[in-house]
Amino acid sequence: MKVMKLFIVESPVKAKTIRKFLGKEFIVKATAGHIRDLPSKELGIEEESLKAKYVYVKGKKKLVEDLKKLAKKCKEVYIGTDPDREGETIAFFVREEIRKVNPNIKRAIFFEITPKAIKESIRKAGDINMNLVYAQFARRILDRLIGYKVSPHLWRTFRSFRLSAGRVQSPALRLIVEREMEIREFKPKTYYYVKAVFNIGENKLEAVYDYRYENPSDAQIILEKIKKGIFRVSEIDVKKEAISPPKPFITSSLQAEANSLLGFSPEKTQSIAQRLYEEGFITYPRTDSYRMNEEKAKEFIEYIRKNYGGKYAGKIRQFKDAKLSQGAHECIRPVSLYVYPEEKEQKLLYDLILKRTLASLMSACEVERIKVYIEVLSPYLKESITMVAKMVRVLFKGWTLIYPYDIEENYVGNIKEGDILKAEDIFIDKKRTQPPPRYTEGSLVKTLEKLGIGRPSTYAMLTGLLKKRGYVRLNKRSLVPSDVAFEVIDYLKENFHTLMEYSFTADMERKLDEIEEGKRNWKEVVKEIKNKVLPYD
DNA sequence: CAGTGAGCGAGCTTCCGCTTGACTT
Repeated sequence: MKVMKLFIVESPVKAKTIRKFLGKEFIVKATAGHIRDLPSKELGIEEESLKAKYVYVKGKKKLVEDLKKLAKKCKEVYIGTDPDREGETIAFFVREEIRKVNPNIKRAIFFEITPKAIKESIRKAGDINMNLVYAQFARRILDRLIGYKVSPHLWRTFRSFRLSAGRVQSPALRLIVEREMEIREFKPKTYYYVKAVFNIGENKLEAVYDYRYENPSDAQIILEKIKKGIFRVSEIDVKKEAISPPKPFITSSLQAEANSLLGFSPEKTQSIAQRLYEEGFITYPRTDSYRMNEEKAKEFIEYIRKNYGGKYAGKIRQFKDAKLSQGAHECIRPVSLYVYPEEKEQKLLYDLILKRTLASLMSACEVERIKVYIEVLSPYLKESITMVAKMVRVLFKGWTLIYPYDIEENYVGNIKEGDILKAEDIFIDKKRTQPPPRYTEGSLVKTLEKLGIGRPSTYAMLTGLLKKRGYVRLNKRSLVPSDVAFEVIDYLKENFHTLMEYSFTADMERKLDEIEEGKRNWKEVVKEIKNKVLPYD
């Protein structure tokens, strides 16, 4: 009589946790990602029929054999891989293997790893959703067709192996190259303007006459006239502004913030985050969902109330996910407020995650933006001139109490309409217009995420790939494209312009959605997109 | 007889996304 039950998940860390929740009759195992995939050394797709050849992923053959042996001994098998397109496909391939030895297989779905959610997933376990699997087939096969059919064009054209093109890497490279072109074409302009420093009691207030002169001599003429004037406050404009707290971290924003605040590369951030996750300090680090467990959010808000005061505690709220989010996991947040990592870099990253999580649940920062218009009264001036001073006053810090946010407070005191100001100094200042900045690894990831290009599990690997191909190098923290990159992008734009549209992934994603909803046949979608991207094939 | 060149075939490169631990540098 068989009594044992088998529960299969993707991540070994999750398996360990779930093992604790389920009783002794459960064996919990992990697939560690995909078990079957297209072969890497050949296309693996029969193009007319779109029949694909799937082989075992390296090292997974033995794992599958082990799972089968266990399944044979068990009464029931539950497949609890992630609740998204990739997870459903892993479940599909696992079922294909296991049903040869045990047909009693069910698909269990859960969105958080709590005893309650896991047990419920078992009670409600059902069938595999083939529409999700079909959407994954379409995604996988299109990526393969694009990558393996476009890349050889580059080898031939540039007589250089190892060059590559792909749905993600090529638009990403285009961003970097086009930014570089903007920088090269940028002609800096120097301009001159009149600046004054006024004494307000003990403090100083800077005001400018915002007319940009190309010639310092023109500025000099107006400066002399202004110097002889008197300065009267003609209008004060006060605007209150609430600066909302940031959303909690997801993979892309964590990589971007750790890059700019801690100087960590996305790769480094991911590997530290993975350790924090495995050691139980944070939630799953590869996610595109802002969802936060409600119990935890309440606990965090209570913590804010106790430690910073009730005024700083925000409301419990859920942030909306991006349209393309697959929503399988929570945001990246501490698991508990009462454990802390020891290791130095883990501590730095954990601290950032902790602060960001708390900040996301705090009250808004309130500021006053005050514009002071100062009329220059001078008989030497034909037309009246108005100088402007901008003041910022922080009324309430809110979430900026604990999370870094650039805000320069320069409130110098009360100023009233009609006040006559005393100028301490009036002079000509100059500024140069600045070219746009190069992408950093962090800002690139953020831009890609906005465009819906790439996924949390691959962001960190992207610049590594572009470097390996000789497309970019890292200077300080900026991404600099090579000459080859310019030529390749030119060529791809000329010959594969559909692929090079920044909206390509989002357009494709909409069609994959239709497959998921059962509205379209996956093979039709693949053929349609393939014909657009590879028209001469 | 040494050097040249045409012709042929073998071997190799490439994608994106899911997940670790077992490798080497």
